[in-house]
Amino acid sequence: MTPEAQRPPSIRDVAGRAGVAISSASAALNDKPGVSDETRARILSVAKDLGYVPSWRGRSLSAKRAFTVGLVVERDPDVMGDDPFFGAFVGGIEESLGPRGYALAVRVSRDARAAATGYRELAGNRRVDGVFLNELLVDDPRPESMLRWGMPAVGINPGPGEFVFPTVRQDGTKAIVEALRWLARIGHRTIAHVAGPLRYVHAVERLEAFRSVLLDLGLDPSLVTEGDFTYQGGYEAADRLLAVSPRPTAVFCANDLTAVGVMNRALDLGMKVPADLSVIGYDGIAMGGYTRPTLTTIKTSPRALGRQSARLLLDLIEGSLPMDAQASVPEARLVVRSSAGPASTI
Amino acid sequence: MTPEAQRPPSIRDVAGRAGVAISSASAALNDKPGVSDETRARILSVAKDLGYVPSWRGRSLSAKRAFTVGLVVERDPDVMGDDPFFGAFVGGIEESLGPRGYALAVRVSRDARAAATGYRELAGNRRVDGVFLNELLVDDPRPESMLRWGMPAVGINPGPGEFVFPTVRQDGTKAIVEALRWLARIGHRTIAHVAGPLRYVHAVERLEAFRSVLLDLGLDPSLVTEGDFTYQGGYEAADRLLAVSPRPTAVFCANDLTAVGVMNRALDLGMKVPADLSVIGYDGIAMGGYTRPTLTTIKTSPRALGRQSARLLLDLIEGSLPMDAQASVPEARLVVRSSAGPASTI
DNA sequence: TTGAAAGCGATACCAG
DNA sequence: CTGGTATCGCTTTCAA
Repeated sequence: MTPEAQRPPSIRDVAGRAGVAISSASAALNDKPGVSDETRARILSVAKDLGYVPSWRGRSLSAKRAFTVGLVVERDPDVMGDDPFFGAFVGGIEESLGPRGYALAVRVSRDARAAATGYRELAGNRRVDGVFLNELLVDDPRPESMLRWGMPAVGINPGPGEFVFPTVRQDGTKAIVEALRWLARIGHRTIAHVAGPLRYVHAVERLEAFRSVLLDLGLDPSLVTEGDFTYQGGYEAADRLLAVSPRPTAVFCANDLTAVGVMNRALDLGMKVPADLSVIGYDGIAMGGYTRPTLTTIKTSPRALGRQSARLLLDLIEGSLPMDAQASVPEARLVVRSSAGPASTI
Repeated sequence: MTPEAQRPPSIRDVAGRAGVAISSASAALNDKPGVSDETRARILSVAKDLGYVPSWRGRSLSAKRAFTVGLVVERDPDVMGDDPFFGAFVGGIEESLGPRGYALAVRVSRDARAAATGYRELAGNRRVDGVFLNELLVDDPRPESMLRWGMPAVGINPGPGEFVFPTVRQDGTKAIVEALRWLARIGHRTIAHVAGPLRYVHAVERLEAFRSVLLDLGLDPSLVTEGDFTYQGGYEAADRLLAVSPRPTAVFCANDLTAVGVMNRALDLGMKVPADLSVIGYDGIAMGGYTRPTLTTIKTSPRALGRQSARLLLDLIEGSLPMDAQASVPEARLVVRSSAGPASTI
């Protein structure tokens, strides 16, 4: 890859060819005052002739900024493909990043230890100017450590209460309330929940919402089993739930993948969905519209979440945002499809 | 974000505290010869005390290397989430990148024009040291322009024939042959194909494979309609195919999403799958195992493809790989599930 | 073995 | 308005 590797023109080349000082070239190129119109025009034209593109490395060193933000995803590379959140979230981030000249550095780590290393590298290196804190854990050490490193960050759905960095939230509680109340209204009395791993704040939030609504409705809120946000986890959770008596007639799942797993297990056991078992998911992934029956779910907006959080992060980096800023995207909505409905035996 | 923003220790701080020259510190830190063991030990210990992490910006400028590679994804941010290839591919890339100290910069562009801009920025800027060329088009301009820019690249499944950069391929032809021959063997005589947009080489390759096998089998290879690799595209393609006479009894689709669309349309029309229509997809996405009936498909390995192509790209960047290098990952395999089988009326 | 100094490419300050 | 120069943090000669 070296044959005709002539290095790209630098600002010196431009200045030289235009017969001006480097500083003038810099000012002209950056639309800064202090250069006569005529000189500016000449510099610009030379730059164009040469095909000059400012080196991001030089700029970066000088500006003490990487013009890059980091996203660390803690997930086994093997299941990365099954995660629709990732792509949509990245898509949203890019919408904000691109126009402002920033790039996104992605790091995939298979476990918490590797993820910590990932953050440390990105932050210690100053390879990025800020990071996204996503899928937060209860007592997550990352926010504190980013603060200690002096690394700007934004928290995505950090749960209720204070957070040391700006946050972006999408409330899903109201939609959960609506979904569960609806289930009760159409006759369900035994409603179960397949939670996500309770080390995640979003898993806890959904569980809390479930409990509080059921209590409110005078129903038993204790029919809960912990899944792992995967299809397989849902499939297996279904077996546990369907073994209890009285058997639940409806299940609210912490995410869609789990819900599809539950639904398929029920179907595989010869049950009818929703007649024998109603299933409701959470996320609103496209797949929910492709399964049969189609999945009733609570639809979130990963893309908007990405877009907003990137906006906040850049504002924070550039100093125009207080640390306690809070943003939110429109609440998650209940999307009624066909996996939930009245129980056959009321 | 500025209160106690003391800048992180630089190599000068380390050298100063250790009472040595910067160059000695550099040598010690990089495991280079020219420093006595004793001095080295002292430097290392000071570096540790100070929590020194080499600045990636300085290193980058000096080394004339960004230690970053770029992936440009041409896709509407809205459907990024539906694309399981992206996540898995990125996961694979990271497996090779991380250990070698490189990062991945991702750029999402909604159309070809934006994607071209994306490449130009990454390349012109020298923000990245190399790029992945994925989802190649027939007569794709990107390889040539990367060559012109002197930007290392690798082509992922660039189709048959020469390619100006190293390539990584996963052959799927044999599996397609096997799948179609199997359909014929179990009695299908009218087999259709829902192609991908034919501007993509991989769409053309799959179509060519389809045609050649059907010709070989003495069947009519002309029952082809063009989809767009989406679920909706498949759903609509099904309507077109089911209107022709004689009606096909089996459909091979260019990807899984399309196949699920075709299958669902058939089910929605009250047909039985596979009794009335057999459906075979391509990709092997997890969802194929979640639909009912489960999807028979040809399973590819996006993660392995990512891992291999990143390996090649880094080798190319670091100069240890010829431009005509070719790598491949194990061929795609036919995965028989339940969406395809003997036709009910033979 | 060690240290001094020259880049890398850009920005920013300060004289002229 | 313009040009020179220091600076960012590191690597890499090149002398001592």
